[in-house]
Amino acid sequence: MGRVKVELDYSNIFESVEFPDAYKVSYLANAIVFPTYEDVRKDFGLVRAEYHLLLCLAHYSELTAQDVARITRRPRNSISRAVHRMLDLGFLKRVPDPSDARQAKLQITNEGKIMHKKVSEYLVAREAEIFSILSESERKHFRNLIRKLANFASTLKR
Amino acid sequence: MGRVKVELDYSNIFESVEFPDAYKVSYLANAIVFPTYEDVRKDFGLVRAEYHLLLCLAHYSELTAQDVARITRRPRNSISRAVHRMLDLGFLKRVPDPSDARQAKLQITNEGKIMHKKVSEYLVAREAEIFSILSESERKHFRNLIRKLANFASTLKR
DNA sequence: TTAAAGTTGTTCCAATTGGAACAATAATTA
DNA sequence: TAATTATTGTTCCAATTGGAACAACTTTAA
Repeated sequence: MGRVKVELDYSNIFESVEFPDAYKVSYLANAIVFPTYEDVRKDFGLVRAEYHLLLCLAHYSELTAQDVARITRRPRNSISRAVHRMLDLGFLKRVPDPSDARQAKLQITNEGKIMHKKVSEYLVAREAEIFSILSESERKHFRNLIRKLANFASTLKR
Repeated sequence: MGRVKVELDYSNIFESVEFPDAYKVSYLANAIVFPTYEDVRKDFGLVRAEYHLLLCLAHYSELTAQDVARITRRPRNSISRAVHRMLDLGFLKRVPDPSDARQAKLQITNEGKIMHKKVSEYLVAREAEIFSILSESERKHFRNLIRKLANFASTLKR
């Protein structure tokens, strides 16, 4: 009569935790968001702040480093480091702002756009995979609700 | 006629990004989840893995370090480090497992429970603040949808 | 029964990270 | 106008982080 290994149900805590909504958002971050950044690094050689730069500048034609820091809520020094690397890699270009000598305007290059396309295709596929668990209507609802939360979060002081 | 500083609308990207759902989940993680871990560290002196240990053992009476790694999806070495610190702090106790000498069962102490109560009260308040933007019915829907996503994520290979 | 493969917890190490302080410049106030 | 305050981008540094390798032990396969 051998010992029996009991397999724990690891998802109990989703329901019993004191802050179930925040916990699950956090869980998704740990289970999906971070591993995704990790994959982008492994597969495309870009760390988080670097890809954030690419993403932002693929969607806004001209931004300062500070703008990107605000959009993504990352620290300025991380962005600063990333800017230099992205300039070296030829994914960004930088032009001084004649109206404010402290800052410089950043733009994405064609090479940067190509890289952005590759990475974002990967991320689109990944998104599709994860959200495949929801029906179309559920997904629409979810998008609506998460939009409210994200917009609200964007108003919180940094 | 002075120059005018145009304030960028930083939330455009929420709609224009190629993976809007995943992006907003990721944004919430960066805007809320991480700063929260940071606050817990500053206010309670516990790093992420340490609080995860406390949380897990407040909800399961006995777990191995490996269990906690799986529940939280954190690397084992982070948990291992955290275990030692939590033992030193008196928040956990550890008893060898006679049926498997490789592992040890962890339990939360009374002191650990007190600490957990303090931290989780803080997190409950934080959750309430963030989700206050949703109506009761919206929040119920959101909880339902995020549960599906979290449960699905928990089935993904690690 | 022996050998091979897998698991647990740990240490080590290299890399990333973000806070703090700083110089340069701009905006605000006196 | 002069002095103070704020902002931008940067460098430096200390701390956290997770991957890789490892020893001890258990399970599976031969």
